[in-house]
Amino acid sequence: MFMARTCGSHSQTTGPRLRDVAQRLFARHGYAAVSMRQIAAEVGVQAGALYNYIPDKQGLLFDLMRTHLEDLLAAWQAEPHGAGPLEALEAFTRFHIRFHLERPDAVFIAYMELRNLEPENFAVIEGLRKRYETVLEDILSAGKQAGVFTLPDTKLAALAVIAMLTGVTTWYRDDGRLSRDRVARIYWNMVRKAVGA
Amino acid sequence: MFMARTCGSHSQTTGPRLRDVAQRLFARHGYAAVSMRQIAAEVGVQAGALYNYIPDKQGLLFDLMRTHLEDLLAAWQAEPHGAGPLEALEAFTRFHIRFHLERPDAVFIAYMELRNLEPENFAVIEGLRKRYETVLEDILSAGKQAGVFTLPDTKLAALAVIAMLTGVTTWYRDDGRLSRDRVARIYWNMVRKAVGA
DNA sequence: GTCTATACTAAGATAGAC
DNA sequence: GTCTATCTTAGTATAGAC
Repeated sequence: MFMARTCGSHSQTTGPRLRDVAQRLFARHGYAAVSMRQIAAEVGVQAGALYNYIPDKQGLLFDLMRTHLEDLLAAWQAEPHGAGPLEALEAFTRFHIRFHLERPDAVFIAYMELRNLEPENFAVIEGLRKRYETVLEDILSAGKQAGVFTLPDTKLAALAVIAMLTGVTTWYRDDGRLSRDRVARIYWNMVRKAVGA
Repeated sequence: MFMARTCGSHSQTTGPRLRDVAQRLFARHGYAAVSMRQIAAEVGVQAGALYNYIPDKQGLLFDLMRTHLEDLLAAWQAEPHGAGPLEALEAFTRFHIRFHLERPDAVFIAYMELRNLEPENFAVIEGLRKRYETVLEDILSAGKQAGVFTLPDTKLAALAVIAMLTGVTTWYRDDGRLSRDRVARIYWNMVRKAVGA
């Protein structure tokens, strides 16, 4: 019977660990401020070994952002929406807060590192972001037509609501005075009133 | 009569230009991604010459952020507030949008580069940010006590409103379909309803 | 798949001439 | 006050041994 070498294969763990570590470091210090050597050190390998899993540093960033946004869109598709626009808006509000509070690092990167994407990669990420904005815009638009929302401008309302909800990630702490559910309830109260429902 | 040398003194222009250039480059590419040589090239001097005006790169970033936030607080002090809480909230909403749209680069840096501040500098900047949040919180608090606002949570409402208003800077374009005034009016409509006024 | 070693480039900051 | 030149450190990425 053999014992595995100390320096043997770790292909089943190094790949995921690399992404986990990079996500945390990019969120904390910024993409440009984090070196491949730092990432490698936290993963527990030498810098050269990382290139068995990624094409380059830019590819790593792009992969993290694309995965996050695709997860976001897929999760909303899987979320039970209510019947009418008011129920759908409440579902969206609670979903957005919950989803974003569960992945603060991925959210941070998706909003802060757009500048560091090369043009082709930027176009892909922007497309995914637009698709998510459209989800909310469609809800608001349907509600306005049905006469349950009063909105001066549907497009701006969508942007305003998303900005307001995403802002939660900048201050929320798990050991703070409010639970996630309580925060979601308070924000839903403000969103509902803002759209005139 | 003398003609100034081509390589003569520019002390009255290089200092301000350095800050202008750095602000634009930091906003566009991020603090960590911009080199002193890039900045120097755009200013039109060699890298070494920059150190006649700044202690180091970190000091430059800190100076830009502190100046921006001090300008913000001073500008609000100079702004005519209305009599009651409702008028004050409208004044704050319009002021915040106007002030932020006038300085997109400074705003971007103040929100995105907090991670790149050294601890002592970070503490100063956070203090200034808190002071500005408190401005809005006090308005909301006064309005709630006077019975003109209906708010589930004053603190969260302040954070929500600021996030919503600041979000304008991420999508507004001068050649877009809406003027700044029109945007401010639409946002004031939503803010007013959100606080139950 | 990971290591060691390294090629190559560029960074922040300083010294001394003019 | 700016330039040229340079010190020192560190970055991304690759080559070849194991």
